[in-house]
Amino acid sequence: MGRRSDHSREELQAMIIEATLTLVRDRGADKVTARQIATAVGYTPGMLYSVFINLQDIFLHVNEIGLRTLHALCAEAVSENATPEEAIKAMGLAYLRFAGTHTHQFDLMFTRSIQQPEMPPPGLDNQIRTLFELVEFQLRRLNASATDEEVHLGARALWSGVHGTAALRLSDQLYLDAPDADRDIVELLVTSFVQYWRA
Amino acid sequence: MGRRSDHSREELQAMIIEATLTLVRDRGADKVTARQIATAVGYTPGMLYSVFINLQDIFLHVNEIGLRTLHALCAEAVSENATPEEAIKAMGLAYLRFAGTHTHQFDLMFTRSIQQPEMPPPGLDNQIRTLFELVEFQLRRLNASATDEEVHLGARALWSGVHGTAALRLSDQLYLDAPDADRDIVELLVTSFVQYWRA
DNA sequence: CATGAAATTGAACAATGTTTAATAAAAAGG
DNA sequence: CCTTTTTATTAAACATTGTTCAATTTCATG
Repeated sequence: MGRRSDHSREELQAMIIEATLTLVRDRGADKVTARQIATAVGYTPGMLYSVFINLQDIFLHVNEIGLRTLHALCAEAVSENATPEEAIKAMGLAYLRFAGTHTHQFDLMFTRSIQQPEMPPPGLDNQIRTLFELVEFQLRRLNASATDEEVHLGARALWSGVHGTAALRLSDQLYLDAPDADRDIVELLVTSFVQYWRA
Repeated sequence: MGRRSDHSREELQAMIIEATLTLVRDRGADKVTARQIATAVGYTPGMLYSVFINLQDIFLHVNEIGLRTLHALCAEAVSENATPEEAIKAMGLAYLRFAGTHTHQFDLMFTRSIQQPEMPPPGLDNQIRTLFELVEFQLRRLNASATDEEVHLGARALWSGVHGTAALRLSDQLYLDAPDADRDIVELLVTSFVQYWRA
């Protein structure tokens, strides 16, 4: 059969990404196949390649969504009149919570083998940067006399800790006594860094 | 052809792991195929399955080596008469250096999709624990009045930071100005935490 | 109504991990 | 030293994978 034209190109693109997202959420990215995605949207595998370059390209677009929601969750986590320290803690815990609830998605976003794509979807980098900026903003509030470079570095140090906690916990490599001790780790990390940052 | 018996079972196991290790080092784990390993050791792919359960099993044994060298490098990095802070810094930088030089190996060890193996090779867990113990030892030296639980948590907080830095840097998600600013991050992380830990 | 363009398919391709019956060689037994 | 048994290894097959592309069917246009 030829053209069905039930859907425009953009609709198809959205459907594919949406379908892939739910498949990833259910079974994890490495169990998601092109044929699964195709049947999920009611087409044949070949069609996918008229909309995307390849599977990796689709996953990249799925990650774009993941980063958006992760950013939103972190931003929402800080309450109106929170101190900078509270804000950073809240964001760190939100990050951790996302990793715990959207396990497979987080896995696809971060703990996947390293191979830079030919043409990364625009705005993917900037979105990660935006995440850092949330922390940078609070660090500035906390210490107005810090230089740009100090803020830049501080945010990355702090966030490396949060990310590392989430990543190691996800792969069960933290060897914690209590099951939710990862939250304690993030709080400890933030407390100690903020105390240093103030001085 | 039937039995060649050029090599004992243990020899074969060692050869396979060794061959896989160099293949991983060269091209990265996801580009290593069963047939490549087989030809590297001068056999056919089927033979691998009389020694190991499957490919993942082989990779797990490769990781055992990786963890051993990583541990060794961290342990060696602390000089004889170093202060605890210097020691931790040195270990953190060694960790970072390993991630940079043994990129694909580090990738296989940590930033790989999460799926617990049926039968993890014995001693793999304990080896990660041993890495933490290196840090715990220094934290104890630094503050003798800390409880076991505090030391446990502190070491994990500190190491999450180091690991997170290495992991994010490897996937180019730190967005650093200077190429070796990751070292600065680790130093900042250690300095700030140690200062908090002392008090 | 016919012609063209375009979307979608279906079937193929090469490569993957893994299984298994056949086979070659060594070991054991007489 | 020949025969038998055991065992290591292979060769070939299998099901799936991502990806490509000529063929086909449908829509839009003249």
